[in-house]
Amino acid sequence: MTKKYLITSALPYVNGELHLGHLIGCYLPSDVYARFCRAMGRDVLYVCGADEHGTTAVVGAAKENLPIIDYNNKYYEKHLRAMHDFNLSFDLYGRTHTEKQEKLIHELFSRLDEQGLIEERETIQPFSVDDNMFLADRQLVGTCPKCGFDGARGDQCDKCSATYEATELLNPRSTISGSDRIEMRPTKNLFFLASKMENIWREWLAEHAPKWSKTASAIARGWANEGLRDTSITRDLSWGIPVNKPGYENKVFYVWFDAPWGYVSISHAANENWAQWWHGGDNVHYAQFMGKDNVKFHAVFFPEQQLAMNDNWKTVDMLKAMNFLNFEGGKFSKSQKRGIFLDSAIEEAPADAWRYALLASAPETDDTDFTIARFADIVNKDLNGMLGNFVSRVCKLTAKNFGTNVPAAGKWDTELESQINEKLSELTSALDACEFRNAIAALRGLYAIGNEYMTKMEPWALVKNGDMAGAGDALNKCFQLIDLYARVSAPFIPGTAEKMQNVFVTQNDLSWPEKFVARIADGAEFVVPENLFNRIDDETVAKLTEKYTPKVEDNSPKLVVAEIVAVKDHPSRDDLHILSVNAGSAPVQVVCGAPNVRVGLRGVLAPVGCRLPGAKKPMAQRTVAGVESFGMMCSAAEVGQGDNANEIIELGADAAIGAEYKSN
RNA sequence: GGGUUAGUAGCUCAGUUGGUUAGAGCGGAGCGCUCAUAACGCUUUGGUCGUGGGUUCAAGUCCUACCUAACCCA
Repeated sequence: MTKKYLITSALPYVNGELHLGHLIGCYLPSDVYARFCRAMGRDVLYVCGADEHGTTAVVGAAKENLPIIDYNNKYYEKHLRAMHDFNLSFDLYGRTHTEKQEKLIHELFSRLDEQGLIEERETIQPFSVDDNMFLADRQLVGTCPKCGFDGARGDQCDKCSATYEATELLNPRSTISGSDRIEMRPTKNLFFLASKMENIWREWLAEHAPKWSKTASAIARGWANEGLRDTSITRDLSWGIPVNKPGYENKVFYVWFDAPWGYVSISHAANENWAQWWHGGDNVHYAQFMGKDNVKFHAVFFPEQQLAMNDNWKTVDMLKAMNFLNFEGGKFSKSQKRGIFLDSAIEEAPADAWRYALLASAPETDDTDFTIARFADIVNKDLNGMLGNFVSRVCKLTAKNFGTNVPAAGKWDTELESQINEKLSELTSALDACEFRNAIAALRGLYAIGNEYMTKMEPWALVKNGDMAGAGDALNKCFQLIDLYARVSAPFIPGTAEKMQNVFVTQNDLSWPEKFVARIADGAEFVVPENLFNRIDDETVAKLTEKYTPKVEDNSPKLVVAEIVAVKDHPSRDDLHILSVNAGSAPVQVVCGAPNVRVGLRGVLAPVGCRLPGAKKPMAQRTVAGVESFGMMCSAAEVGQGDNANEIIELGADAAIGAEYKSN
């Protein structure tokens, strides 16, 4: 029986804006692996899809004033287009708001219930009277009880990073309606008793995690040190999979009980024999691909549920977790206009160029910075120079001297053969191990051999010397290499592989080669192809870098060390003082309410235009109770250090006035 | 605040269980070739391995503290 391969790629939120980081984070590696497996003749089921549930969809739809279904359709179409543009070969790119998914989740829930692993518990949750619903943590904002920052979330302050219970938040408001009529009400939720699964899960983890990628097993090991916690798998939301239990009509299942099983329901939609993979035991190899932020769910939450079903579900064999890709020194950000999102990427360069360059830069061991300059280097050197140019020089030289039929082969070159086979076996094992950088290195090594061979054999010189048999033989070998390159490149750059395949009029398949063999017959007809790739010139690099990197990075004033040179009382407010502050140049006037102001104190001044950590807007010149203030003396909390929001920072007398103050 | 990971040549990264002169690709410099897309091949130049302690005959590799970054959790 052929071994079956189950391959899944993390399900993105339906409204997620997909960028190059997502592409290399899971879609591309999983696609390369799936294509490789298929080329090896393995029986592959490869699925992905959109996660349509959860609060992000609700909030997003409300923002665009669309019914959730329409909103999801809109973004789902965008995803489909991107997946198509980049040649991702899913058996199905599905979605989770389906009948199949609902039916499955209901069955699974009942199953858990039967196993005695579901318990009803009562908790106190914020309830918005005007919205007539319970609010999740991120749907609640208010004033931070620690630092007084207004705009803190239900469970955490973005400014001082303090955490607290939702009940402690001051002036709580709903992000949905803005209403401040929030009551703390008791509500019942269903808990999955994961703690009962702890031993089974630990045993499972010990057996499986060592085979995973380093990033994945390290994160999972961290979790093994803590116990498993019982988790609520229901939420007070109107959007999601409804809970199939009386008394829970107004609730839905938590996305992390819902989403991972989307792999199963999408498999079901993709292939009616889905169960052969999902219940196939040791005859199935299951590989999951995801970003590092998703490891917890795939190493803990999903498997503990699968094991709890006690129903022989196939659990992950290879958990491949990627780190994050940064762009030009920072995170991808739509709002900051940093980074290339998939819809624009495909307009700037062909899919295969992105695919190859990203795989060559895959963030496998740590976050990796990706730049346009690097992208151009890789495309120009590897794809254009080594691969594209090789195909071109071989075809053109042959056409000129022999016509468009592959010249006759002479003696088989065993040295060339062993060189190729060595790299080929490196490439095959790298792919089997899901090590993509290593795979690209080996692939590149194969491309290099062709060019080295040309230099060594000098067929153009042989032609000049009248040794047509010798030249023809060398070129014949090169055509065998082109055939090989088409096969080994196919998982990485499928479009280009097809072009290479099309060099030959009688086409061979693109199955994965075990060894370097001559498949191209003497006299086989070929066509000289168009150039496989185009060079990306320096001008384009500069243009693209500028286009996708935020303008004028951050030339706003920095926090500076400043000394208070004078303190006056505020004319109308007892709690405020008017300071004269020396930050190295002319003294500036600052209004300050801190109790510890005094002449001679050296502290931290945030000048006008300075961006404080967590602040949305730069520091503005303001009038405080009728007195102009040109900036602010900062407390520790205001610069993101600790929670003292009351007193301003006091530096020692050795702090250099006017020097930049580093807040972190 | 806790857990985990990472900090190695200008850039992006390798460096198995500690063991002789720390590797690769790109970039830079030089040479060769002219079949080819200003492409290809060869040679070469770059590093007190984040910082400070410590263990050891021996540390990029182990321990500890600190700094920086990222992810998850609280």
